[in-house]
Amino acid sequence: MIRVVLVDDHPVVRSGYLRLLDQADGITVVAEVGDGDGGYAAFVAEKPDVLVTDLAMPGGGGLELIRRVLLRESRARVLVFSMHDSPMLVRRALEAGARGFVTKASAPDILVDAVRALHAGHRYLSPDLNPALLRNDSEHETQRLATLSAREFEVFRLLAQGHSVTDCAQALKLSPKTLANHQTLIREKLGLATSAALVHLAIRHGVISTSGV
Amino acid sequence: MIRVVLVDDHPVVRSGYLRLLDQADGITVVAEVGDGDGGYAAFVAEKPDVLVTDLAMPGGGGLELIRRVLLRESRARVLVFSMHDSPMLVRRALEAGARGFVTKASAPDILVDAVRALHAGHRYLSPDLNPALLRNDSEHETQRLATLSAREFEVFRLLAQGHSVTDCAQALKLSPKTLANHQTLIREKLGLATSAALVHLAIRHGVISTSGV
DNA sequence: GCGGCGTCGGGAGTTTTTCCCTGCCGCAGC
DNA sequence: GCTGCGGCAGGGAAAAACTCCCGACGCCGC
Repeated sequence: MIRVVLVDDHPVVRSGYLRLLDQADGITVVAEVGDGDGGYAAFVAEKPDVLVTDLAMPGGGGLELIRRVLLRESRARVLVFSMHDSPMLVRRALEAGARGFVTKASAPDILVDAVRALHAGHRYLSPDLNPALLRNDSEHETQRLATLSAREFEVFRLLAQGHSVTDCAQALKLSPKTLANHQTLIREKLGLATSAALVHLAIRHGVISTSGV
Repeated sequence: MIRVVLVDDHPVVRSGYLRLLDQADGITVVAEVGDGDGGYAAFVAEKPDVLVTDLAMPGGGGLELIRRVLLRESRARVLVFSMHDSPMLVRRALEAGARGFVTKASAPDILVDAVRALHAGHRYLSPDLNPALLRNDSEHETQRLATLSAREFEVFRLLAQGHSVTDCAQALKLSPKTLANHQTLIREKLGLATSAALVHLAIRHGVISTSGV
């Protein structure tokens, strides 16, 4: 049984696709709430396999909900079920960590399919959305990685391995100042906020090995 | 005759200590290669008594080579001959299964001594390295992890996932100040210099999943 | 009640990072 | 040759982050 939590601020709409999901084979809705805060609480309480949420909502809004949920459980599967479908909205939802995006204009089965897909660990976009939006992530990262110069890449690797700025500077025989400057540029090029995120990216792309140095 | 395979991505450097080893009594170099993949192939083909390898290399990197070699032949004797000597690097190499670690800053005889020591079944560290590194610290890490309070552990997890200090603070509804203080304490308790190292430790201990975030 | 401990945060001082700007190559094109 | 461009190395000042020290509160066990 795939356990699902529904978040949508429109009770009528919500109860509509609640039934749709609940009647589908292997899916059970364990909670339904009407705002972001409630959605977070329900997520914490129920630990569902999939969280289905609208974006436009009181109590923080859908994007905020997605972020909070992922902060708590980074492997959470969040499916956005939204009326709107602007590419920008979709991208932002995916960037926030949603694994799927289905428009309310879709055929009913689509939602069911999407829930199953997410549960199986896949990503899912409504057929009416541009699949390129999904790709963006990892491929884009590769592109960005490619914009690093040789020197920058070397610094990147060392930093990702866990060495301190001063250590790297010594290793490369550079001023710590220079290394700090490189680091800033690298993070900017890769669009990373923290050096921890840098490590994750490095691992994802095999720049360092998992148990890595 | 102690049969040795050399792996180092710098041909000049490699040929330098190739001669050094080859001219030593009772030692013969049966293969020399420039990357991890080649090193593995050479190991398989030659079954040397001792494998001497650098760490920073194309084709998987030295640690990867060590693991692969040990996977194939768990009794293999691997001696790391590296430019760098950070305790963390040494520890990783030893954890990966290396039996010895010699820095390139060492006197020439040191390398020869090390090869002989490994062949005789001993372990060997450059005299300029802290011998304490030889004992296995992995368990020690677990102990230290246990000294984190519940709150600290939560912060640790979030930081390891790559979230910024301010993000974590918001997620936990704390002042950024408090979080920064926690972070400092955590790093102190775990003996970590950088947040990148924190990520590695978290991954090693399964606190976060590799593909996470 | 009292001391210890975990948690939360303020303040001051220090370190690190950022931002901007300079100088030094090497290289391509006119 | 000159010039422009881009990568690389670092200085200086300002901003941000961190460290260290401290006090406050609640909770528990003695």
